[in-house]
Amino acid sequence: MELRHLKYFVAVAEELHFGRAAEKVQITQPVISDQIRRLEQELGVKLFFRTKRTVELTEPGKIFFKEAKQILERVEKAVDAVQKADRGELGSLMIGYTGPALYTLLPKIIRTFRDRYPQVELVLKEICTNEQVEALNSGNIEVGFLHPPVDGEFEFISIMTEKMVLALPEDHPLTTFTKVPISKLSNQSFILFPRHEGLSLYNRILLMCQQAGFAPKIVQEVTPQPTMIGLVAAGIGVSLVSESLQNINRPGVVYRKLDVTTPELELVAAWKKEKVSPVLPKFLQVVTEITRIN
Amino acid sequence: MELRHLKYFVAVAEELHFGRAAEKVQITQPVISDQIRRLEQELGVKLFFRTKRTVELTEPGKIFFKEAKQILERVEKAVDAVQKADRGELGSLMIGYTGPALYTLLPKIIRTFRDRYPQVELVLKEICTNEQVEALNSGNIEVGFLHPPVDGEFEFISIMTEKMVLALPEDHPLTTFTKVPISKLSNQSFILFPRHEGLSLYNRILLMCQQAGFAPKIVQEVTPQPTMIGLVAAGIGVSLVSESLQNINRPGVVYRKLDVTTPELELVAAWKKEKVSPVLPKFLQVVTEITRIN
DNA sequence: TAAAAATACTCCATAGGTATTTTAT
DNA sequence: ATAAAATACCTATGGAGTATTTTTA
Repeated sequence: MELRHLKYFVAVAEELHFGRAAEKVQITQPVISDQIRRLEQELGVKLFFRTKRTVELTEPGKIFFKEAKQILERVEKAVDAVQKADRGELGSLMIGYTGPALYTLLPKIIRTFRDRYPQVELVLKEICTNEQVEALNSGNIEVGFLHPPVDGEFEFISIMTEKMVLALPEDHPLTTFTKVPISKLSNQSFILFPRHEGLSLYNRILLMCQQAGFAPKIVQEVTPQPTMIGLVAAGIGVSLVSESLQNINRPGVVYRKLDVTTPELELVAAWKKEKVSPVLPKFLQVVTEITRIN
Repeated sequence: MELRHLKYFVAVAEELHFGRAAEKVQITQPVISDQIRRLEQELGVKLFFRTKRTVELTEPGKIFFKEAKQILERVEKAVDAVQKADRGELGSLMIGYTGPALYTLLPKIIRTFRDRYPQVELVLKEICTNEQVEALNSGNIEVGFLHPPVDGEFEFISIMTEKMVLALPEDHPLTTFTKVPISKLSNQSFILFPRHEGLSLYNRILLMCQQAGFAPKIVQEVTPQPTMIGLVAAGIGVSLVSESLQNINRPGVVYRKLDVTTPELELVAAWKKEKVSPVLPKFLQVVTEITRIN
């Protein structure tokens, strides 16, 4: 039995007339007669009562009619689905992102993509840069929002580059400076993110301090950033955070630039060039758009 | 696209190996290669990443895999259903019955059939003998439990023949007789069923009275029978009912035979011989069984 | 180098066409 | 008499087979 048989059978069942059914499915009447006969033979079931003048469904025929119609509908839906999937309009996409990415364009990108491709399921996972590299390599995620530099063969779209700013409790003496001299930080208690969460940036921050002639006194290593500035607000110490974090209005915390060039935190979308799913290019298209107009 | 393509595709998707897939569906490997190629071409979608050594589903391929498997399952179910329907094990049966049939073997027949063929839906309609004849002719019901004689070409199974008994209020003077002489009924008020509900029986009751030398004084024509004996219990009059009605224990009512031969009420299952659905023979089989053992 | 997919080709079953017959209304 | 299904017969597409080549892990 093939779909052809179902198609012809449904046509006859709908028309109750072999000639018109043949017309409907664009073949000739004897073919319909023959194919229905073969179908009945294979099923071992009489589907129609028929004389040379009248055609009528048998009871088993009525049952099969319902089933056959639904099957043909499902086939159409399947074809449609696979073609949509091929165009990247249906399916799923695993996305990795770091904590800081949340305070940038990422939410807007996600929202725009969701609106444009509602049949694509976006699976978002917050993981640090290093683990995203592994996930990209293993195929656990298809695209990552992470911070260079990274090892490996990836493609990139740069989303934005941010400077670091000093987060201070609002009653801290250093708030009097517009640009805080770095030397003033030598005796401050620092709240930073854990070293393994961003090895490169961590080292660059240490280097900056070193060049200013001191080693920072780190009293807490925590994540995510809202927790860091929470500790700042509580007076535990000062912190260096990405400037986009100022988007969150946190009472009790003020931000100041430093008088030296701070390490920069670049956010990129990264993916492996091989075996990209059809969804990915559509997603990257949105990434490019949103990045350019902002 | 034909079911064959789906079958081969599912085999390859499951095995991820053209050779083993070919073995699974009992054809040779080059055929699989060819058919998958044609399928991909027709859909316009690449379903597998493949080198000469490895086979892997693409994202659209994964979507199509799910769909194809479900479609093949549905096809199997459809074939099973139509064959069950052909054996009369699945489908529906419209059954007509008269009120009196309810107090006989009908409930047991229905229960037995339901237990044996749970996938057959029984549609029961209470309609009088005359209307059942029409319904059988028009195909509104396939089998009827009714009371002969009837006009038309039907097949019959006789379920039972019942005599009529006299229903009296428990405090009625005639209850003193074991067999009530028919002459004593000449001045009684009668409660009968409406004439059109059972023309033949009605006339035979009238004839019986006529032969005893009187015309019955009919004060109420009502249906169904429980209502009739309700009126008897209320002292409105006496009634003639089928003896199976004694199965319902109605306080305030007693039953007595007459001293003459009463009209008999035969209950039969009737159906048209042409275009019987496969369910009907199974049902009639149960009717025969239950009738014989009781 | 060996396993596995693709290619080349051959064959034949059957889908589908045309012409005609049969039959019920 | 006629509409409509069935039958008879023909053609050719393409499904399935065998043998071989190509490729990559």
